[in-house]
Amino acid sequence: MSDKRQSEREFLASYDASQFDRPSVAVDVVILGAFAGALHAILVKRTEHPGLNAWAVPGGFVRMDESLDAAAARILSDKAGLEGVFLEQLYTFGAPDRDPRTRVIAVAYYALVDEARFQGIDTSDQLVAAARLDVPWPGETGGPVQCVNADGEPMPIAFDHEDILGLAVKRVRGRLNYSPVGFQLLPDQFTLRDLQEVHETVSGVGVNKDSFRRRMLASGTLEATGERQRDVGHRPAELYRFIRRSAV
Amino acid sequence: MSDKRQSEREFLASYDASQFDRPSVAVDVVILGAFAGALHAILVKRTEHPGLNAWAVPGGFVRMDESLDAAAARILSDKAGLEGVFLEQLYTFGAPDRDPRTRVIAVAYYALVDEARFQGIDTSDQLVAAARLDVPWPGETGGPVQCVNADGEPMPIAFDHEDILGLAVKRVRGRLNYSPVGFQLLPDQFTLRDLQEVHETVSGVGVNKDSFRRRMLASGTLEATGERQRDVGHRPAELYRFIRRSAV
DNA sequence: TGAATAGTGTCTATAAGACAATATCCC
DNA sequence: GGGATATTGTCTTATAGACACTATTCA
Repeated sequence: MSDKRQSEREFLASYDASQFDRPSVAVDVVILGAFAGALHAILVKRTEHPGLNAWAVPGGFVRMDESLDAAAARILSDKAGLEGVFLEQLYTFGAPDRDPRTRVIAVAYYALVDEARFQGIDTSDQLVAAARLDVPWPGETGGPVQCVNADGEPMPIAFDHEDILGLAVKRVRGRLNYSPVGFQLLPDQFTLRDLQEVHETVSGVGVNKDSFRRRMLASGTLEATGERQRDVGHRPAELYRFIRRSAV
Repeated sequence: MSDKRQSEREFLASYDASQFDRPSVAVDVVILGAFAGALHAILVKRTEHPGLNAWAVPGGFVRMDESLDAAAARILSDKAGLEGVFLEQLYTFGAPDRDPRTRVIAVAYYALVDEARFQGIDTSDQLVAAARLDVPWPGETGGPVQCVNADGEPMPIAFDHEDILGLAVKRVRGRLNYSPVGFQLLPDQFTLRDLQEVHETVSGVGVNKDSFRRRMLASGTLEATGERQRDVGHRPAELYRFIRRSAV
């Protein structure tokens, strides 16, 4: 044991950082959009073993000098070209055999983006694709989710990424109840119906229209812009904007 | 790039697991109890630099062949002698400079135990102590919490562990609203008043007694045992028990 | 004018807060 | 009996769901 009276400086200089085996640490980012009646996620095709040709959540190894949040933001930018979107840590997956190569601990994040940004992600090289999520459980039960491509065909998922996607869905559903998460999935201006559709898409169940309107308007997080929809073939709805809660 | 046509077996055999620098991964476990009108946590005294003589959340490095959950259970058993208690992952802390020795990513867990088990933890060697948590923010605002010892004196906290403790408090407060978390902090049998006191201790605010009783009895998670308190100096209250929800 | 959806008003059912009255134990 | 808390019942208020009705736009 070291001499307790030595200074902290001396101790740090003599510390042997390599004395333990260390796992690899990866950061995976679930990029979620809510539109067309379903949740969607961005997946990347694996071009290497293990799981060659299966689809995975975008990720990468954390660098020694960057925080986990910074690693997630870097992956979001590099793999999807997204900046400044909602990004939050989800869960850390650490089963010893989740990656057959070596011990990899994955810190999962999830990002929420509006439809325009989601659809704007470059998928032209066939190695990045949007997947529609098929959630086989109600409410916040939890569990893996299935992914289908634009043609409705199931997509094979690599590693434990079905579980990561499932947990992201569970988390977003949970946040709906007490947090203005819907705004992250919408553009700056939106109608109350847009907001309701996002809530229904995320939760998977329909809500009462009148009650939803009242609740949202009473929440104090919405602000009418004074503008209205255009060219909609029916009475145009008022456009609203999210107010950042200044007082917490 | 590797030849995509090689088999997965061949690829795994040739994979070089040591090609990247890897951070150390630790698991820290916040052990929480709710009694005497405050939340309490178990802390251990640091006997090494950095943070010599400061107090830290019990933790240890994850082994290469154990899951994160297993590492947390091992730490809970080794440091506090606790088995079979509620244990859940909290958050992963990964700031590059959170430990001055080397890059250490900490996967934080929190455990909830009833008062008898909490008080039963061996603190006789002066290296383990119970801390009363002083939460300086309302509701689920979040932020660091202060720790005071049995004599009411502030305890210096090592690393970013004030933040870990603060996040554990925030998480437990959040779970109160939609999850039977109070039961984890109580023994098998308890009165409605016991349950109310735990809720008030965790949340930091008083609740309406009548409404609380009705809500709990209507929740379907409580079962009357038919037994009553003994030797209490007033009308004894009925004892209840938690029913595990069989149907989800 | 008609189709379609936006937005308002009202009634009812449910849950929460407040408060009073009664019950039951130990001393 | 007195002190203390448990338990029940009722009234009031706030919110959610249901439904009817009016408003506004484009084709």
